Formats: sequence, C-alpha cells, structure tokens
Amino acid sequence: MAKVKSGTAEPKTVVSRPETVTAADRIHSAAIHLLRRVRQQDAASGVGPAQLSALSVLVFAGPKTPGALATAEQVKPPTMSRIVAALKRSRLVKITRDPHDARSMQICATVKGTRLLQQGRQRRIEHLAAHLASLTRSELAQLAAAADILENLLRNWR
Amino acid sequence: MAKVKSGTAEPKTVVSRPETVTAADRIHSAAIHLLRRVRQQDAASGVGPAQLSALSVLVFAGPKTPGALATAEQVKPPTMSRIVAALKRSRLVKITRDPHDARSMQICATVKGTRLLQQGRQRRIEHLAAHLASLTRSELAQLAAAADILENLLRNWR
DNA sequence: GGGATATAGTTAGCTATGCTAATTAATTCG
DNA sequence: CGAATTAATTAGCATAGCTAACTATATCCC
Repeated sequence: MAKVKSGTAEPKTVVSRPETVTAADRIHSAAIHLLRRVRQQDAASGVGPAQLSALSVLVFAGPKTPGALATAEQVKPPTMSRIVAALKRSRLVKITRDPHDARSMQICATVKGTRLLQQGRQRRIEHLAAHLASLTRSELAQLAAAADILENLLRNWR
Repeated sequence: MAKVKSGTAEPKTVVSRPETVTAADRIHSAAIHLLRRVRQQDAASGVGPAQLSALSVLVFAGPKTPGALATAEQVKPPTMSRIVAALKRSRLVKITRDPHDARSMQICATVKGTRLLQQGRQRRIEHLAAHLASLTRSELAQLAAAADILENLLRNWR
C-alpha cells in the first residue's frame, strides 16, 4: 500500500491521486506500443533489441565491464554475458582483459559496431521523422520533456 | 544528417528539426528503460508482459478475435495464437466460437483475468506512486499528455 | 603463508516472445 | 463444384529474460 517516508514521525499511507493511476497505465501502454513499432525497424539491422541497447551504451558512454553493463541495462549478469557474447561473435565489440584483475574485462564498441548503431539510429530517425513532423513544435517539446522526466524518475528508482 | 529519403517515393529532402533527432533518441531510451523496470514488478503476477498487454486490451476494449488482437498488439497471428493459448491455459480468458463462421472465435477476459489485471495494475501503481509522487501535478499531466500524443501517433503509423 | 570469503563472469537449463513457412479448416467466389 | 481466400494453428528457429550452480581470481584475516 504505497507507504512513503515523510518528514513526520509516522509513515504515511499515500492515497494516490486518481490521475496517477491512469497516467501509469497510459505511459506503460504507450511505451509498449512504441517499442513494438521500433522493433520492426530495428529488425533491419539483423541485431536484436537488447544487443542494440547494450551497444548504444558502449558507444555513448564508453567501454564498460560486463557487470557494469548489466547494471546499466537493468538485467542480470548471465543475460548480459550472453548479449556480449553475441555482440562479440558479430564483431561489434572487442574485449580486453584487465591487466590488474584477471577476472575482469572491458567491452568496447568496434568501428563496425559504432557504424551499425549510427545506421540504425539513422534508420529510426528517418522513420520517426515523418511522424514526428506531424506534431506541432509544442507537442514535440512535450514529448521530449516527458522523456527526460521519465529518465530522471528512473535514474533514482528504488 | 536526418534527411528523410523516403525509401520508396520521390527523394523528398525533409530537413528534420534538430530537436526531432534527439527527441526520438530520448523517447526510445526512456521507453526501453521504463519497461525494464516495470517488467521486474510485473514478474510478480507470474504472467509474461505480452500476455498482460493482450489481456489489458481485452479488459478495456472488450472481446476480440485472435486476428484483431494480433493487429491491436502489432504482432503476427502465430505469436498471438500462442499468447492466447497461454492465457487460456491459465483460465484468464475464455473462447467462444462464432456461430456464423466456424473459423473464427471471440476471446473474452474471465473474471479471474480481469482481477489479475487489476491487481497487477494496483501493484504497478503502488510502486510508481512513490516516484510519481515526487512529481508536480503539472509534470504528471505532462507525462500523461505525452503518452496520449504518442499513442495517437502510433495509431496512425505507416 | 594459507584457508575462508567475496567477487566477476560463465554455463546450464527453463520460460516467454518474436518471426517465417507450411498446414488445416471453413468460407466465398466464379 | 472446384479454386481462391481467410482464420487460426503447428512446427521450427532465434533472442532474451531468469535462477542455480560452477570456475577462476582476489582479498581478508588469522
């Protein structure tokens, strides 16, 4: 029952504002349907969505260990282990072992990986652009702002 | 960058507003990360995300044929066929054959299915609530509005 | 030093969800 | 009535999520 620490001594039972309920449903539904559409575009790259997402982290945030990648992507280590193995098979990343800790390693996007990601992004943009173009400047700004609000919310989750 | 080479038609050069590019990336990323968080909560229901989403359509939009459900969920018929089979095994939906067309059938959420969905929704809300509570009324409204803009966009996709 | 403990990653095995191609069954059309 | 169409399923494959159990290395502490 949604207890939240408040400034007062006792935990308060927060009665969710009614709009919170419908907002959660609508955000959830929109996210699901958006990703299903995007998936159809990304299929053209021949690389699955989880691999693309992990690769994206590597390209934009630089090399990472498998564990750090798993944390960043909010999946468990074995899942990331397999994703990385697939990326490596496709030569989209390269692995370098940590000289100071033989258990550890750095995963780094290759030129091929970076190029593939940029092309995928390009393809996605090209497809999104036609649709986003039908939005007003204000609506687009609203979407972008909402995405940021969400990411901020997600960053401090839990 | 961001020309829209209309894959098929005349090479109309749409110069995307710069914010369109970053907006697409941010929306995409936010959607991926939101769903990974939500998935962890929904796992408690013991029913997969695709099943929950399909069930949600049935609960809120009423009975549907497998084909219509596949279209609504943007998946191919065999995929929906298996999702429906799983829902049926769990007694979350019931099937009635169309008396006028023996090939066709109606899928309808059972009381159990409706209850499970509401409970999952409740669980999601409880979890979201603490985080959404930190948003202002205006930010929340912005998120909900953005979700609607997205859904509208998606409805007329392609 | 050396055993106990902790940490990084992988392997094995299960489930769920996507797909395409081919199949079955029923309806509609010519 | 036979051919084409339509609705749904079956079969087979790949990706991606999980937990449990394993290997290898590092660190801690006596």
